[in-house]
Order: sequence, then C-alpha cells, then structure tokens
Amino acid sequence: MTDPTPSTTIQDVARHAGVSIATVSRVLNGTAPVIPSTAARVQQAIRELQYVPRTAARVLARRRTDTIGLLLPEISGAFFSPMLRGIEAGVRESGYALLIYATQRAADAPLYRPLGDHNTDGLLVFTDSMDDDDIVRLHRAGFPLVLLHQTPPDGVDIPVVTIENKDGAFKLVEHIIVEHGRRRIGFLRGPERHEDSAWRERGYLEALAAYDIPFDPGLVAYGEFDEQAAAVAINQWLLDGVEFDAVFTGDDDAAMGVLHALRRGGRRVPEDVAVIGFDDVPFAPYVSPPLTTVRAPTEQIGREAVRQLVRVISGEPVVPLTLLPTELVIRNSCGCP
Amino acid sequence: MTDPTPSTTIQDVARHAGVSIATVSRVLNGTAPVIPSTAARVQQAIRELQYVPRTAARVLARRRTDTIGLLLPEISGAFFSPMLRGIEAGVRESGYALLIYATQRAADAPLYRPLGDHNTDGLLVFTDSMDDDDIVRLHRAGFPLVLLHQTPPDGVDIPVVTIENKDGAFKLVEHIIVEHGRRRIGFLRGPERHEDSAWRERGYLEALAAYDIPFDPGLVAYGEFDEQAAAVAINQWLLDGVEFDAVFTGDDDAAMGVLHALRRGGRRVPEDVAVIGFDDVPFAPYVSPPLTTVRAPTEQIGREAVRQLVRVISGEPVVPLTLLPTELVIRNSCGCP
DNA sequence: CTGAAAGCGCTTACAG
DNA sequence: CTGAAAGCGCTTACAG
Repeated sequence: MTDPTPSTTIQDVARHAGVSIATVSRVLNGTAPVIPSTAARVQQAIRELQYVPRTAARVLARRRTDTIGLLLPEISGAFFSPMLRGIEAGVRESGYALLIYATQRAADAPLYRPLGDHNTDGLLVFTDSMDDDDIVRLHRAGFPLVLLHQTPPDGVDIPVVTIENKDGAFKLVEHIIVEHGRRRIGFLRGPERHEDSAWRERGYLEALAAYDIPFDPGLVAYGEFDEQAAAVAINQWLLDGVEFDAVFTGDDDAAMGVLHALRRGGRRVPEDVAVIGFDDVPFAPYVSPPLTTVRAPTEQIGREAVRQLVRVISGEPVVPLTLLPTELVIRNSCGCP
Repeated sequence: MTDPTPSTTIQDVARHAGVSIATVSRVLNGTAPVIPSTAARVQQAIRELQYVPRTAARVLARRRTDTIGLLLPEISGAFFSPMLRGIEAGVRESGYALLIYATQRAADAPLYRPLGDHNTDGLLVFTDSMDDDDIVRLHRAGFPLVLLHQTPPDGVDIPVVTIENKDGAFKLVEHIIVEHGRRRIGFLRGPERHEDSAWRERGYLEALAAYDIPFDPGLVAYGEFDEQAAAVAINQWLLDGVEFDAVFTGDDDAAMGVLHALRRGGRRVPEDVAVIGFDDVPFAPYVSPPLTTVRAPTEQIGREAVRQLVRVISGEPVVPLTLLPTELVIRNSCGCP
C-alpha cells in the first residue's frame, strides 16, 4: 500500500531503487544502456511510487516542450469541430501535447503571452489569428510555424496547409449557371482577413466572367461565415428590393442564416432562389432543402498540418504547400431534384 | 534594431538593465516593491530584448503550472464546439492555459501520460473519459478535479457541473404524449457510460409511467449520440416491423440519423413518426422538419466548470453541484405546426 | 554500465 | 528597495 504522493520525485525513485537519479533518468528515457536487473529495480520503484516525471523539469532540462500550439480566431460554427478532431489526432500520433488559444479576432493578446516559443515547440496558425508582422518575426527567429487556410506574407517561406477554394467555388457557381440558368447570383463574403473567403470570391467572379454574366457589386455583401450576419445581409437585400435568383453563401454556417431569412421573407428555395454553401459540414444533408455545397476535407487538413509542423520542428524536409482538393456535392438547394 | 533572439533569458535582461535577476523577476511579477526608475529600466530592457519568460522555468520554480487540462472521450458531433468555446472563454478569463486530450473512449492512455498533476493544476473531466478508479485516486491525492456531465463515484466529493437531463427529457416526452397523442415512443440510448443518457432514459421512463403507457423494451435501442448509429438502429426497427409513432433520439446528432433513416424508409415526420432530440445544437432549427428538442446551455456549462475548477485550485469554497436548467424548444418535428 | 556534478531559467526566502 | 544564493526536478556531458 504505497500511497500516491503527488510529489514523488526522481530522487524518491532513485533512493527506493538504490541507484542514482542519472540511472533512473536513463531507464525512463532509454537514453543509455542499463543493466537489466538494475533497470527492473528502477521500473519496479517507478511503479510502486506511481512516479510521473514533472513536465516542467523535463522541458527545462531538455529545452524542448513537446507541445504544439494552436492559434485560432475563435471556436464556433460547425467548422472547427472537425478541424480540431484532425489536429487532436495528429498530435496524438506524434506524441505531442496540444495547447489551444482563441485570439478572439481582436488579435487582442500581445502574441507572446498565450502561445509562443516559451511554451511550445511550434505553432499552427489559422487564418486571421495572428498578424503578418508577428508571423514574419517568429519565423525569422527560427520558430516552427505552419499556416492553416492562409498563405504566408510575401517573402517568407512557411509551410501552408489549405484547401482548393477557388476551383470549388468556380464549379459550384458554374453549376447553378449552367444547370439551373441562374444569372443574378449573390455572394456573401466571409470575415475580412479570412483568406478562404477571398479565394471563393475569385472563383465566383471567374465563373461569372466565364459565362458572360456582368458583375454587379450590389450582389456582394458580408455574411461573415456566420449564421446571424448572413441572415441580416439577406434581409437587407429583401428590404432593398435587390433582385437575385441565387446566393453563394460563402460557407455552410452562413447558408443556415440565408435559408432562414429567405423562408421568413417568403422566398422559396430553390424555386425562387438557389442557395449554395461551402464546407459540407455534417448537418448539410439535413437542412431543408438539403444543401448543395463543396466538400472540404477539414479533418484531414488538421491532421496534415500537425504532420508538417512536426517535420519543421525536427528539421525534416516539408511540403511547402499542401492544397487538399475539394469536391462538388450536389443536393437540392441548388435546384437539382 | 535589437533582434529577437529566441533564447533571451532573464540574465540578459538583468545585464541589459544593470540589475540582478531577482529584481527583474520582481518587476515581472510585481511581487515586491521596486524603485520606479529601476523598474522603468527593466521594463525597457524587457521590451528591447523582447523577453518572454520560459514557462517551464516559472512552473518549476513556482510549483504551479497555471494550466488546466480537459479530458474528453472524443471531439465530434455538434455538441463539443459550444462546450469548448465556453471552456476557452473561462480559461481566458482566469488566466490559465488549456491543454486538451481526447481519450478516444478506449481510455487507452495510462492516465498519467497525457494530462495530470505533472503538467496541469487541475482537470476538467468529461463523462466517459476517465474511469472511476483513476478519478478517486487523483482526488484522494488532493488533485483538483471538476466533473462535467458526470456525478462522482460513491463516497468522493468532487464538484460537478452538468445539466438537468431527467426533467428536460420528461417534459419532452410528456409533450408528445399529451399534445400529440403518441404512445409507441422509441428511445435511443447514448454511449454506455454516458451519464446524460442514463438520466434522459429515466425521464423517458417516468413520463411513460406518468401517463400509464406500458414500457416496451423493444422500443429501446442504441443510438450512441451518433448520426450513423442512430440511423442503423432505426433501419433495424423498420426491417423488423417494430411499430412506433415517435422517437426520442437521445441527442440532436442522433436525431439527424433518425430523420434520414425515416425519410429513406418512407415514413413521414412528424405525421407518421414524431422525432425529438436533445441539446438544441445550432443546426436544430434548420433541419427538415425543424427539430423539437431540449435546450442545453452547453457553453455556460464549460465556462462554469472552469470557474469551479479555478476555485478548487485556489482553495476557495466551491459549489458541489451546478445543475444548469434545460428548456423545452418546440418546433415542428414533434407535430406542432 | 553508473555516479557526481553542472546546468536548464526561473522564484523566493534571507540578509543587508 | 536590492542582491547573492538556494532550490524547483529533471538531463547530460564527463569520469571512471
């Protein structure tokens, strides 16, 4: 009945096993050969005392934290859950711990506080969670970084893991033009600095151009990748009497708000207005009508980003740009049966 | 142009400011009075050198980690996103860092590895992520714990933050009995050890009893709080010719699978089968038909749990049981117009 | 193969 | 108000 004193230390183990702390450390880390019988005694002592090495002491001595940081602008919507799941999986595979901080869009915190080289070995930086100056500074200082859904500032060479936005958006918009004859197609932008949004907008513009549909700036508004904001934008169009027969909502979260606003405004989807989203979040098949959208491999993105970061940390060669493909998912909100 | 050497240390700052490291530490932490002019010099040096104290060194010296751990069985479904958001918010308020680990239901890891007193000051333990023996052991060892959606093992006295499950389930089932005359009401259980599920089942049973509806074990199956599993369960009932005119799906994620399976099986919702969920996740209003469910204040739960844990850590008195109320949300899947 | 000792970068009594 | 020094709990050359 040895009771689990929370403060068991390597000294205790050494004493208990009748060896030096160096030896305990060696069997703990397999960092040097130890006579089997001695090792066994140490293992035994570790078990009996329920010894667990203090992370801080290891970190300090080794000068590595074995933890990865994740910087997000926020945690909301249906989008982050799969991404977190992927990141968690990646982190587990590679034996790192995961520290999370949501910057709250304000980029409020003075960077170094929450997450940095003082408490992590590297950072996963999601778009819109850290400004370019800081990214450049950290990278220049040699700190491992991987960017998620974001390309690096000019001139710096940081690995990126993201999805094919433009292509997906193009095909999606093309679909409602070609198959459903829509020509007054609205677009709802995501958050200002959110790079996915910019690419999706380009896909939208290129699709219009490809089919000789003149661009009407009055058909672009801010949906913020957010249900509420998207609903507000659509309500405004309805009030203003803007004519439109389709909306590319920017992402699926915004699509919810659009469907809602349209229904309350007495517009039928897809008869009066076709609605198309982006991401293919889990509930997309279940809304009414089932949402036509673009599938983004969000969980894979998270997992792959961790893998790349681990390679950066250990100095292995990395893939500078991982661009995961997206795929059109045709359901009914576009007008297909 | 002092460049940001990543390895700036308290020594460097001290030298730069012409003081001892003790003084630097004092202005850093405000832990003892320092002559203003000296303090200013130190601040200056900190700024110029872009000094950030190594977390590991602080932790080791202070014997506190200033971080909180979160143990989850998994990260999936629409449920965890609001909870994480609440926890993140709580953690930010209180100045702690957040370390997350998903045990993957297998309780695979030997507990101490991922999260414990070696790297956190306390743990938030979500139901089904740690077995009772370990909970008891940690608690006996004096390690701060708060349980989420889970009551403690017998005899130990650990703060709990959870929601009113039974009451919500009762009212929900009562609603479809009283208002919609349903009597063949199926129930889909959540994961085996998931405590919410057990309470919801009790609410279900009590509602049946209250209205003299005999309990039919053939109307209980496993939905696992999961879309796929729920769909499989319903398909099975359909195949077996089980008669039912309503399904209490356990949670909203499972409700999606149920709606899907029912549609493919040619059953109309709510005409043939009423469907009711639990949680009121963000997409619940947007499925077809809009889901009648019970609203769980999931984000608040997360935030409140952190608050309680912080109190435990600092030895302040805590609320032993925080039971947040739930609320019926009537939409259309129950049969209401 | 194993131990004594220095060192990782801080905090905090203890003197002054 | 400030500094010298011990100590937090490990790892890792350096000897042997």
